[in-house]
Amino acid sequence: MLAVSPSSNRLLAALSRADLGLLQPHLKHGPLKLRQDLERPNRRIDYVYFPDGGFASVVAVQSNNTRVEVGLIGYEGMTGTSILLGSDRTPHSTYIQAAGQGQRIRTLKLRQAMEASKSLRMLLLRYVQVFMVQTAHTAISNARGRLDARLARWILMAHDRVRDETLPLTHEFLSLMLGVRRAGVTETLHSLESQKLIYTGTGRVTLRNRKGMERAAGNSYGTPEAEFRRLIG
Amino acid sequence: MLAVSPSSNRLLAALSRADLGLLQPHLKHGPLKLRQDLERPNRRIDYVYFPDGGFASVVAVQSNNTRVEVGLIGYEGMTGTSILLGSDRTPHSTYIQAAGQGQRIRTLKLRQAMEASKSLRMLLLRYVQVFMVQTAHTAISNARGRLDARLARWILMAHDRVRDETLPLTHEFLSLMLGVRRAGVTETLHSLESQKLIYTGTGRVTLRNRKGMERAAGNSYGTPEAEFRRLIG
DNA sequence: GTAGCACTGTACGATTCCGGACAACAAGGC
DNA sequence: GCCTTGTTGTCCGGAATCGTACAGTGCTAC
Repeated sequence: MLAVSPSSNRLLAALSRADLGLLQPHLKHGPLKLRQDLERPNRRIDYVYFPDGGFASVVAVQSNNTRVEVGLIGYEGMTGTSILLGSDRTPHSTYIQAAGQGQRIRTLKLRQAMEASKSLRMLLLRYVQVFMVQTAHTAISNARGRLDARLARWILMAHDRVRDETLPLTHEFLSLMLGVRRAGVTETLHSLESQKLIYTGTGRVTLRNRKGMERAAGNSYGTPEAEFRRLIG
Repeated sequence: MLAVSPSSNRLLAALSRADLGLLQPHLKHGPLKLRQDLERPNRRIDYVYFPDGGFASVVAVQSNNTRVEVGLIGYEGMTGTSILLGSDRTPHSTYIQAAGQGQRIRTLKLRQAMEASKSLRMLLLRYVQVFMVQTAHTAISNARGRLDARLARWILMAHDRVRDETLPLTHEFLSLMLGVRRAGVTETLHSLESQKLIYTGTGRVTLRNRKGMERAAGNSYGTPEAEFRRLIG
């Protein structure tokens, strides 16, 4: 058994030594591969993941198979919020969008640890609050934001989690995430590039001017991030 | 002290006798007036409400004051999900959209009851899961749905909660909820009316053909409702 | 080094929705 | 019954985005 050690996942890092000790024996570190499914719609969730690099997308699925991303989870968070809320499944889909690594734990073990420690439970539930705010702001952004602002917001959120200027993304994937045309993404990326906010290349987007990007995102970026700082640290 | 009695709020009704007994002494029944603020952005939440008629809207607010509804709460649910998640406030705004009545409880008392009973806690958290799915589907609907589908979805959700064919709503309010032009709402309502799905009149919309309305909503309606049935009953 | 394939650039008309304006109408207060 | 005020009906040009199509480009596997 390894010694209790902090993780680069910010939720795990925010845990008290005792709470981390509850989880530690059941955490297993491993790779998170591109496109790996972490949760499938309406199927039992077996593992909960705490990424420490890369990120996963939570995608809402309509019955006609229309898909749109509703949330993004990286080293600041965890998958499996429905587990925390007492459901063993969710109608959403969650999969890795940018490869990385992370800890995982069996849902049963997580549930046991949450019962054993109120402080652990409260921390994780505060993250659920953060995630709800993120989803809500995705909703407002989808309703009112122009494509350039939505795209800027998405790139900023991805950048926060990948912690690298270069994001490995195709226009096709961006269009799926935002629920818009692929061609629209291409055009809008050109627009952002001509404003010197990003560089683009095949299968990648490189952030060049973060401040400018935040300006381009308008008011669509920031509230969930502030909520994270307030509630987690 | 009144005897423990069931409520027409479905969450309260789903509680065990013992759990209801924990809340009952602190619940106070009263009117929920049109436009009454139940939660203000980033202000301490003092009371949590269990409506048994009418409904409240949860509205996400951007820093530039752009607003869009992200959720709708009636007799099937409760306000104050952030309280359940260990936060005493939220960046969102919650207020009554259709007047009614409901129970309210001080947040402190609710917290104490949740600590005292795991089953109570779990039931309320399952409702949070339902609400998250609702918000996620608002996001997908905002991203991909045409206005007629979004409007149909909204009217169906309001109808579910008001349990009356006639909804007291102005076009102006609908436009605020959906984040679109008021004139766009007028035109789209006419379209739904010409399809004999609704009647309209000043300050009201009457549902005429519910099945047809569900068809008009396309795939945007139903998933959160199914999640409610699965998790609450 | 080249074939294949995924990705990107660009074009087109069509459609949806916007922003703004203004007139007509309905309902409640006096 | 009239007036006021909020609500609805309608219009305009214009912007954003769609759906679709196809050609060009650049990686990768052989």
